[in-house]
Amino acid sequence: MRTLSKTNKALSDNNRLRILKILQVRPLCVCEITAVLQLSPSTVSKHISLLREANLIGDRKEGKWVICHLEEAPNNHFAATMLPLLATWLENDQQVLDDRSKLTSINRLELC
Amino acid sequence: MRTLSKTNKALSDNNRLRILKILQVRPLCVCEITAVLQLSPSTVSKHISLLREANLIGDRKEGKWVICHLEEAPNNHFAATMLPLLATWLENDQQVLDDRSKLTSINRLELC
DNA sequence: TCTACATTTCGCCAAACGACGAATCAAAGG
DNA sequence: CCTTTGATTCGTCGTTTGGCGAAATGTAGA
Repeated sequence: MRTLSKTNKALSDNNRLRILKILQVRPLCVCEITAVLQLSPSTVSKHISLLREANLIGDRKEGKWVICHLEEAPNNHFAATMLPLLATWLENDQQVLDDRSKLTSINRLELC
Repeated sequence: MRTLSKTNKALSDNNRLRILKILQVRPLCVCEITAVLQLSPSTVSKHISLLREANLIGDRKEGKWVICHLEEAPNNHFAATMLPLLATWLENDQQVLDDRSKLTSINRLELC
């Protein structure tokens, strides 16, 4: 039960949902996510570690960057169910559209 | 997006999950729910109104009782997806089993 | 009308949350 | 080795949450 409530808590914050919805486009480093959300790096980092603990995202280190990606095979069975649902949800949400359009004009190399 | 985060927030608390899982057995009045959860009536009432706002439960008045039941056709599309999932989840959770067994020895007429 | 009882609302408290900036850690490149 | 830069951790602040008890509300029945 704690696992389920934890998963849902991770999905209960707007900014974390925004992160998941832009990660749907492509894997992103923390500073790209920060640039889209317009929050402080420390705040974004916190959100990311929460999403990671809920098994919703994973990350790999590439040089000095940490590249986050949606978890494709979560250990956590609730996360495994929710991720495909989330992929179909909010596709026409204005905030999601805005974030994604901002994403097209951003790239890791010139940004960071 | 706010609707989704609100739905998930409603599902992010253990005691609210417990309420939903016992309502799966049968509709219950607030005092029956209170008796199972062992929380104060005011606390339970708050949880219930939150679940109601998220369109996860409905209620009808019967005399002096308020009978709560799982919402069978939620307006909210996220709730409509989550309720059937929740029905299959946590079926073997110890807390859920305990709550449900407590439920068998409770009835509205002698309790309230 | 008065009483009893189920439920809700209100006011309060402690704990958790989401945000920030400053300090720290880690990896690349001079 | 030192600097730069991406990311995380830490300390703080204001808000929200989840809990309670007391008071208010509503309904049934005496």
